[in-house]
Amino acid sequence: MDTSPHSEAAYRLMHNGILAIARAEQQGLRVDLEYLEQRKANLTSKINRLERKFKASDFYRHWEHSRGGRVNINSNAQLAHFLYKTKKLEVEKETESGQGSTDEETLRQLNIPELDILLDMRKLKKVRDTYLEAFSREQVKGYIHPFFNLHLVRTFRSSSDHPNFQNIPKRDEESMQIVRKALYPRPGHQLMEVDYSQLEVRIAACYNHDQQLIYDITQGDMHRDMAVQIFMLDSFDKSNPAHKVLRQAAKNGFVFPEFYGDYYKNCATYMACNWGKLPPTKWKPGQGIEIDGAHLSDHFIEKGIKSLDTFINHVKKIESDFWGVRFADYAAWKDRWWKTYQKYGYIDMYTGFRCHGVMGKNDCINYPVQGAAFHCLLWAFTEIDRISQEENWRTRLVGQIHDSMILDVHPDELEYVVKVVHRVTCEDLPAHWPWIIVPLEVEIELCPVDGSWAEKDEYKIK
DNA sequence: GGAACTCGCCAC
DNA sequence: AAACGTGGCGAGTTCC
Repeated sequence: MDTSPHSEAAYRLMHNGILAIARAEQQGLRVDLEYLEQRKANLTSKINRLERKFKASDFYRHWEHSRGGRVNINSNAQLAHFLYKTKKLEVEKETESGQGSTDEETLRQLNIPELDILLDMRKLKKVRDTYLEAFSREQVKGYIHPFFNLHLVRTFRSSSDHPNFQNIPKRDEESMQIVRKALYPRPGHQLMEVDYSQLEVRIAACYNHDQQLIYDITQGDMHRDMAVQIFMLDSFDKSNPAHKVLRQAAKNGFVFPEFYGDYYKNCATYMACNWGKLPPTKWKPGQGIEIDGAHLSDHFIEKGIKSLDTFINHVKKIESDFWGVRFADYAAWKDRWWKTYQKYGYIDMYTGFRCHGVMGKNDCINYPVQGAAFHCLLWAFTEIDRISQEENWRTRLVGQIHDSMILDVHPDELEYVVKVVHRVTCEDLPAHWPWIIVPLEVEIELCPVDGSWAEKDEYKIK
């Protein structure tokens, strides 16, 4: 696969975009050096404590004995050998190359308490070595200057490195807090993140013009609808925590994977086992997460779904309804797009980029959506950079994460900056590209003045 | 002693 | 028939 700017406008977007990004790279983000050193030391002592505890266990002694004393507890290859060859445990999951897996999910399922210690160590080491250590290594005079590459990604998204600013922990509360507490604005400033809501889904709708999808974006809630269908709910109560979990499961376990090209079997298994906490076999009463005073297995059994296999079958029917009825126009677009590629050997993005080379069907569907979505962000980023330069803002752009941008804001300029950012992202951009036929929205999060990036909070646009 | 590989895990 | 898209990076390991 090879993608290239195929029009003058596409070239200009890259040219102007790289200049705006270079300016953000030069600005950088402040890191708290004292915090970094303290936190790394603190994590090291926690890791050492866990290591001592692990090494005092019978499990470790057995492992050590089996290797004549030469154990590296960081080596998953050695661990896999010990678990699956020495102890002869059953391999539930294999890696790409056919080795027994030692990923978190697999180790948890083995129900060996010592492995939980190992997993706790893994998590702390990830935070210390991948994030905090990288910030220390890359900082110059207390500022990191992450790079944002426009020329490395197949889909013409961006990537980031030295350090990578686009994979900083967010979902895991503890990791998120530890890492983001290292990042600060300039003295007297505050960090702000402007995030396009559902950008890729909206751009997909611009390609396929599916009326149901457009309805869902503007007025509906497809994740709720799919949760009701998949989990056979009689009603949906958005204040019910269990219903919220099921909506999340439908969103991240079915809707998004289906949009990316996954299929019912993976989706069903992932939803039942990961979100529902059900075993991958026949289900008995009292299993799985709690829902409406009972357990998920009770609920499913009552509805006639008594095992993972029957659930997979159920999700199979939902998938054919999803693509055959609900999003039939979307599905027809996918077929047309694939046929076009097969006939001509390339496909064009709406932003003037051409994808050619060897592509599969999923690639033909995903690349133009992912690429054009990022181009929206890049256009807005470039425009905001231009305005900030012309008007001599003290506020500056400092980074970007595919569908969001990060600014280091001077509090006196906050309201004005929000106004300009909102206008550029939600009004100027759709005016610039007439193929954008759905409304665009942004969410804004703001940190306190002199507060760290861990203290982000929703900011209501006035 | 470095390049290239695997595995696991972080983000969108 | 096939079956999840895009990255970066650390640690271990293997190859040259």
